[in-house]
Amino acid sequence: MVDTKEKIRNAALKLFNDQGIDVITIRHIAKDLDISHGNLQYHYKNTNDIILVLFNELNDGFSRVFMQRETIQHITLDHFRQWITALIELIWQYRFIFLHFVEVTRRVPEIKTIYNSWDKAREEQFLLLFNTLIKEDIFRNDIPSHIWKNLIIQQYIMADFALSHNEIKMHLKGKKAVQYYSQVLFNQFYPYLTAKGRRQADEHQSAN
Amino acid sequence: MVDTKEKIRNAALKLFNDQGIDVITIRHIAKDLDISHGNLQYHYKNTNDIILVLFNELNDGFSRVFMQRETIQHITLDHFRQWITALIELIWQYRFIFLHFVEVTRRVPEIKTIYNSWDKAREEQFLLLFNTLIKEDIFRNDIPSHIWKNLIIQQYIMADFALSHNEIKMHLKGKKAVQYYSQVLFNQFYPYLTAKGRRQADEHQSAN
DNA sequence: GAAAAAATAGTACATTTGTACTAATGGTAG
DNA sequence: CTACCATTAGTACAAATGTACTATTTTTTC
Repeated sequence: MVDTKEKIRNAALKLFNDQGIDVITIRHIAKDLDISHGNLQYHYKNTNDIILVLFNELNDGFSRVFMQRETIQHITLDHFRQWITALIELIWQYRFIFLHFVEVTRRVPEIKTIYNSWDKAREEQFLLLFNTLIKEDIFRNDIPSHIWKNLIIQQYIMADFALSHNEIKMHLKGKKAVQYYSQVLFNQFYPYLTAKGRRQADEHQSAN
Repeated sequence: MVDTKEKIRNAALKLFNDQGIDVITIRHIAKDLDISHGNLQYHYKNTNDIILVLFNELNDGFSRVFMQRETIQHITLDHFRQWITALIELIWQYRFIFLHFVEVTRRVPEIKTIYNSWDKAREEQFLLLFNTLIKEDIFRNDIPSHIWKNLIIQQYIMADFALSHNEIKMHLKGKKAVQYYSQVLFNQFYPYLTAKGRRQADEHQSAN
């Protein structure tokens, strides 16, 4: 009936998110679920296996969010903002990966490979998006291309490690964290806006 | 003659930087130094003690870099760039702290307290710097204050986690990493520059 | 309903780790 | 010289962990 594998993944996700990957073992997860660790081991050999599966779930989530954006034709700043929020929501859900990114990639090297395989596609998507917004006179047209590329790297770092910053400094939970860091990420684009773009951004600001 | 405590700190720093804090124990460090772990324990009770001491070293380094900047009167973009490089150099030296920031603060809670105690002072320093650069017509004067504050948060996240990004994506070592990420951090300010500021930035660019 | 496969519980053991402790050595102040 | 303190080496042990394995129960399949 109930999918044990799924129950294991859910329990592991919760424990990893709350306590980190270094302190949680197969035995902890088994205890949390009131099953034997022998049983858990039958489904997933060790925590690294679970981490990889959860990472792939995250991966699928990202694909969905990226797809979603592609279908929108006439993009507005508000679409863009909502899209950022969707990304941060997903990152919040699987936050243990980002809170322990270096450890995760050291313990499960495949994750690094998978993560880096997105790269080119994501960069192109971003550049396309920027170009669209430039054409719509929302983004400035006097920014050299190496700065746009820099902005993409900046976006990666900010998105991937925003919640680490939260963990150390802000200690926001759930929706509040998502809202706060979505805003931080969105605000990064402010100086790239044209007068028209700024008006659009301010409208939303005063609407809240 | 030779300070054993210092030798221990150096060995620990090297091992932490290379292999991470979760895999390195008192015994590993002792083995690396060819001393007994009983002896090492006499100097530092456990790895967390060493981590805290190393963090305080980093802290002193930051203080020095910040002081240094305060003494400069007429600030140019190039000073600013050099200052960023000095920060990233220091971060590189103690990179294990940033590569495992969340773990570090969970294992040694004092670190979180110390880190957050800088906050107000650093924010004021940044705002002062921005204002100076605005007055010198290098930074734009049409940016609202909440965006400047946002930029400070952005700077924290970018500086603290740039090397995590390197670890996962770029795999640059030493000077190359420092140079690359200093540039990334510096480029963040490009859209905040006035025409005069851009000219200054381009000069440096073409000088290289 | 019997045979086969899947799932679960539990045991066993080598290894690592944190921690406390004892013993030996070496330098040094009086 | 010797008594004292700092330093070093090494031992001991409980707890946790990764891993492999066996035995039992449950479910599925024909």
